[in-house]
Amino acid sequence: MTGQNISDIIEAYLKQILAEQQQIEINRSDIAAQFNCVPSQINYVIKTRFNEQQGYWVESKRGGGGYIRIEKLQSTDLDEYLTRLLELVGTQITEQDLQMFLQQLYDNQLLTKREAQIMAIMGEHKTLNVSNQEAEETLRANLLIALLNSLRYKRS
Amino acid sequence: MTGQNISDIIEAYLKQILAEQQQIEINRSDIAAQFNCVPSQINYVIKTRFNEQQGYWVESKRGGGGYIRIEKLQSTDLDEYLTRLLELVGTQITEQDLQMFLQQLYDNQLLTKREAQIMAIMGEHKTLNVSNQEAEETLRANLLIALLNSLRYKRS
DNA sequence: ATAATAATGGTCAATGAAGGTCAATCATGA
DNA sequence: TCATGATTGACCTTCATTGACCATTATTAT
Repeated sequence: MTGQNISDIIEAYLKQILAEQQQIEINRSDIAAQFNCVPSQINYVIKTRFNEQQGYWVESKRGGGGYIRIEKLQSTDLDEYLTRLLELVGTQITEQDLQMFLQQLYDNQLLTKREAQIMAIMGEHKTLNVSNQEAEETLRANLLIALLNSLRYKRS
Repeated sequence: MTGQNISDIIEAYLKQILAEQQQIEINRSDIAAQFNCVPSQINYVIKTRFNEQQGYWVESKRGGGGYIRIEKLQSTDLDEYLTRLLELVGTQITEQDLQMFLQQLYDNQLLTKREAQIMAIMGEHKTLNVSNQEAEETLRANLLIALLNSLRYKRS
């Protein structure tokens, strides 16, 4: 894309490096200075162009010697399948629904038995322990969505 | 390695020794001199990177011939070990605390790398997505407690 | 023995060095 | 015009570094 705005240019710059490097560690203010913009614009670029949906994993540390690390994730061949499952989840699910999803994932060898068991326990009513049922089901959905997203990509 | 700050470097140095030795006894001012920092920075490193949540036990003695001894705890009896961790959790924990626990469980081969990663994602702020910070930390603690309990009873 | 002194390590609050958030504003294309 | 995305900056949170002052233990002088 023809980068007319700085965000596109920074995006292109980072992706060019990531095309060869798979992982990059930057100093926020250095990059900002290099592209003559405010530091928070780097956060904007990362949030809009390097999120998990787009196959990137970002970690950072504050304080002296701080950094922002962007890692390119490798998409699995089950990406499509998982995307389909993700669409099925919705914003709330019950404990039984979660069970079915986990069974699916286990059957398709995307989760080991133990992983599925752990996830089941995480989604149990007594584990979440929230008073409101709506909130509980939303939370359970969040957990499942996060799981599915994490399975879409492999960290190297 | 990412350590561009002295604390990370000292941490790496000590852990490298502990990888072979299980216990190390240092002289605070010597180490400080060796890494060109003030003595109290050693305390900082120990407090933030060698605490009990991370599987270390620290003892020290003042006065002439004083020392700081760092011991890497090994899990002898599993039940006892998990019980100890459970006591450390408390009712609320931060994301970094969770990281420490998971790292330790992985180090002690109670979780696979993937299991630890999944759990880390479950405990992320953006996964839980609750407005109230207290509630978030309580919830995170609930997840970890449920995990620890499941490890305790389900010995497969 | 006791008292001073030297040799350690411990604590804590101030400061510095990153990165994070959010809401206001600006720009652009449909 | 209006909706969406980009830009900016004030303010916040987290982590690291430093140093003044404190507490404990060992050694030495009386």
